Amino acid sequence: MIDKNSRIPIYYQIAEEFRNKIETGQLEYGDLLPSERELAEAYRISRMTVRQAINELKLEGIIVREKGKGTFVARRKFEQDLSRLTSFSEDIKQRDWEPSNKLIEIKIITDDSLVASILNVGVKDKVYKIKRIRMANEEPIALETVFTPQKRVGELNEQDLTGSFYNTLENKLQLHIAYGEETIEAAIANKEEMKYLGIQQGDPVLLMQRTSFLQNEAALPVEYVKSAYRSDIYKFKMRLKR
Amino acid sequence: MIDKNSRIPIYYQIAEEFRNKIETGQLEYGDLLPSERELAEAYRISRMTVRQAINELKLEGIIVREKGKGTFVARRKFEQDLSRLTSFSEDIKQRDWEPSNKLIEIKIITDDSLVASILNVGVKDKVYKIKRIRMANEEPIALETVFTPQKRVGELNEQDLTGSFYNTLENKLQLHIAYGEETIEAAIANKEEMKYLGIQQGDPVLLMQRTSFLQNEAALPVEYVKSAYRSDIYKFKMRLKR
DNA sequence: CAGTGGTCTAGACCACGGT
DNA sequence: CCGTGGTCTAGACCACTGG
Repeated sequence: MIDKNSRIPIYYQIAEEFRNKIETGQLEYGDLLPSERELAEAYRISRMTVRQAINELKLEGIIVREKGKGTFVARRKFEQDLSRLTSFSEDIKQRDWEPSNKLIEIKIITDDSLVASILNVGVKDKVYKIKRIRMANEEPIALETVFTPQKRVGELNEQDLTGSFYNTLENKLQLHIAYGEETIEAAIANKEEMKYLGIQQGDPVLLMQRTSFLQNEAALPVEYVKSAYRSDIYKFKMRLKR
Repeated sequence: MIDKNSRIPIYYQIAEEFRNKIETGQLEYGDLLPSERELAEAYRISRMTVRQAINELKLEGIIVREKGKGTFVARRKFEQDLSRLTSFSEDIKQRDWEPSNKLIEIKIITDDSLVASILNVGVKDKVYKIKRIRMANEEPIALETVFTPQKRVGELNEQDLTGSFYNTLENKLQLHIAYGEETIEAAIANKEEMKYLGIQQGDPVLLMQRTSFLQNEAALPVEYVKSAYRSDIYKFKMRLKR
């Protein structure tokens, strides 16, 4: 069903409808979709708007178009086409685990010169510091601290931190991320990591640091994350193109 | 210049024109492009056609659009400097260090069922096992063990292992790698790693495992590598696209 | 041949950014 | 306020696939 008066664009509503149909199995691999002209008539919209919807799905790789033949549901993508920037929640879901979180601390800090310089803000600017335990199937996996500048994300509340922070940024705040820079190193767990992750003294952890940059002219950093992952039950995985 | 009667679509001709301008430096990072309406008038085409051209460039990541402001040349093409599969030697050179190696062992093994299954060969097939200390500026960085099936790489000698193994594969053996799958985890150094890397008992190391696949129809694995990296002087770094 | 997706037009209204 | 990109319309002609 389409709501033409919604603030959500029509093409997006239609794309979403087909995403759902494919996800729920109402449409299966190889199925033929209605033609553009049929869809335009059915939804009583212009054919160009239909094309915009269908084009989104094509770019996502979930449908395939063939001139003169029609539009078909594509085979399942071979494991997300290469290594891409993903949030913790997205990553965990890809592994078929169930992500959850426990908020430990959210506060506003200033005068942290390292964080300010990484985020490219003034040392007196307000920066959210958010500490969470990130879990998969109720098991603690990582202790994560996010720094994000208030002047770029506005007011945050606890509700915004119940799931994927990328999801909040991209959908609620309409801040789109272009890319991220990550480093991964190994260390021995400190006391805080031992406590929250339920591991022993001397156990190794993976330390990941990431800075994510916005999709705009200046490519400003919008988050700086430091995470410590339990190494006994978590590995970083990637598929890299040569 | 645009040829409206060409078989090449107008939007493609316009996109190509801007690609060239950016590549040749006529347009630089941050430059503002003409607005859609200006371009439509200049080329005497419809605004929707201009949008199609500009949208191609946006998808390629070479321009950035901002509502109410305009269209700008993006700071970099992410296509090239995304995280790519690199050999140890290539990686070290990128960091402006000088790679070198010390060969510890090269032999042919059989009947290792784990290695055989990863490399997709029979358990009786001959597999090279090559153990090397990999160094940067004469400092040991990693202890690396490569497994590679003889039937895919042919005869190897010590000369082939003085530098980048990827270089040997791709240039001498003309075997081209399509992609690799990597995992990274943390562990406490074992005795062999302590000895060769010059680190202490209880020190953490980064364990990287990689399988590299050939650029052919079957996408056969050509190498399986296990490496232990000193974590005090080495981090994994990547830039990932969202 | 009829139907498909690919391209293109000449308009329109909207939300947003900056003046 | 004006100019920007984002969305949308109701048409049109083309090249291609298949019967």
